Amino acid sequence: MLDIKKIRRQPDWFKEKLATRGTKPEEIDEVLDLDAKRRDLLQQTETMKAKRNAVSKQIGDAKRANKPADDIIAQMRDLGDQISKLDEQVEKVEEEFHDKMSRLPNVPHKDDPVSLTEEGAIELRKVGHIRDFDFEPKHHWDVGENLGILDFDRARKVSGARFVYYLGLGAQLERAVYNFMLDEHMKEGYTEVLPPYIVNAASMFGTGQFPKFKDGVYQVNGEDMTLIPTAEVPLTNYYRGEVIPEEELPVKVTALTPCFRSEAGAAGRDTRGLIRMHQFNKVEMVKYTKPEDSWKALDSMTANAENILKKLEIPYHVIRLTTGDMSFTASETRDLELWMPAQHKYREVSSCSNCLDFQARRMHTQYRGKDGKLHYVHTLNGSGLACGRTVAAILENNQNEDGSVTIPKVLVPYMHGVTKITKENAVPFRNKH
RNA sequence: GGAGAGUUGGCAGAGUGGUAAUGCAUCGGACUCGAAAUCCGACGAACCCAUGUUGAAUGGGCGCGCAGGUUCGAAUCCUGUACUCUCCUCCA
Repeated sequence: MLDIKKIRRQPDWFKEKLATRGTKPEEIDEVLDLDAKRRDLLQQTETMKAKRNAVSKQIGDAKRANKPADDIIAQMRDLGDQISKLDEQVEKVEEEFHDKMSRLPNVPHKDDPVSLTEEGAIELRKVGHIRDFDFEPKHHWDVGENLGILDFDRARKVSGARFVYYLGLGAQLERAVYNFMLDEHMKEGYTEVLPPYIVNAASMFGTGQFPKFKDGVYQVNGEDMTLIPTAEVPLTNYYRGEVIPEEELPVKVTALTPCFRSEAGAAGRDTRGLIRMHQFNKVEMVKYTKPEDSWKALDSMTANAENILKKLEIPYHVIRLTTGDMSFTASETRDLELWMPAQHKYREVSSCSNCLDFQARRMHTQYRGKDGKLHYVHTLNGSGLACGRTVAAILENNQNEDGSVTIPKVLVPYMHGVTKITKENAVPFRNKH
């Protein structure tokens, strides 16, 4: 949520900034109109209420003194009616105002590449080297299905499209991946959290998914509950409505959770493989910081995500997203994209964002500074990393000509010493004869 | 799922229709070499509006879990609802 007082003061600056994200200038004008209307009505109703309070006091005094007050009470009845009519208008205007305000995206950082599409993203760095295959690398879904560790067909039968069964060493590989990630983040000072996977609408509002992006999520039928599309929601809402003790800042948390997304509007895209699922695991990082610390915190969070890919020896690059491609709440976003040799392109595996006070305003999350005053915290979130896509990248990058997959060195201890997934060791129940 | 009890300021805790006691904590001051104790004073979340300021406030609104209702007036009465606790039921 943006600060209406700032918008009032410099509407043109906001129009210009938000235009780079696809917000029409009229949307700002609407907000300002509603704000003016709201304040006008408030002044009227508050004047009346002040009068009512004063007269009510007189009535109270009269009653206590056993004096008649019927004539004043009759007058006040009329005033009461006027107030409630006015209050109805106020409520209506405020509701509309709030709705429009909560649909305005965050202001992009001044150095964000300006573009309404994803074209124009800046490549910040390229890391690791891309393997030269002396055979035609297979897609990860073929690698996985050939080994028997991924079963999309039966998932389709049991659940539907965009679901998968991992089996045997495939399931273990995913588990190794997220255990490794969590351990790495804990070394960096993040506290591990196991949050709820279902949250209420207030939480979805707090992190910015509601009201604008209701389509993307699974809603529990008839209830005020949503399956989390990312652990960002329960992690960031942890302190919703609270004042964080200053000495606790910065707070750094990490969590492995499944993420549920309806993928409405993505029909036909990435229909095969692990890239775009209705349910996937992700290790998320969330930080709460003081305003002056958030940009450094974004750097270190990005480094924490990169650390995982470096140690897994997966080639990747880091890009800075355009104004039009960033998530609604972000002021700056850096994506990590890992190399998928069969697709011959980079695919997103992490998104690290600084939301400044945008979410904190929605959630009313503050801290009391040394000046004794309350300040909004800054919130950051980043994937560290999406597990399914990481597994996909391992299957593609580490595949061998005979169809086996070499386990990255750092994961071998997590695989109980297994260094390679082969048809023979992949899924024990298939090899019993 | 059923029954009951509860939810008031940072904390504790009064208040059953007349507009939120009190204590602790906090902040300022006095006393003191200093501190504690004591005394005096201030302060009751956040938010919103107006005038003003840009680290100055002042006035008003709102405010007793939340949302409605009754009333001239609601912490107080009514309805719904969330959460907490206890018991029953169920369950991993």
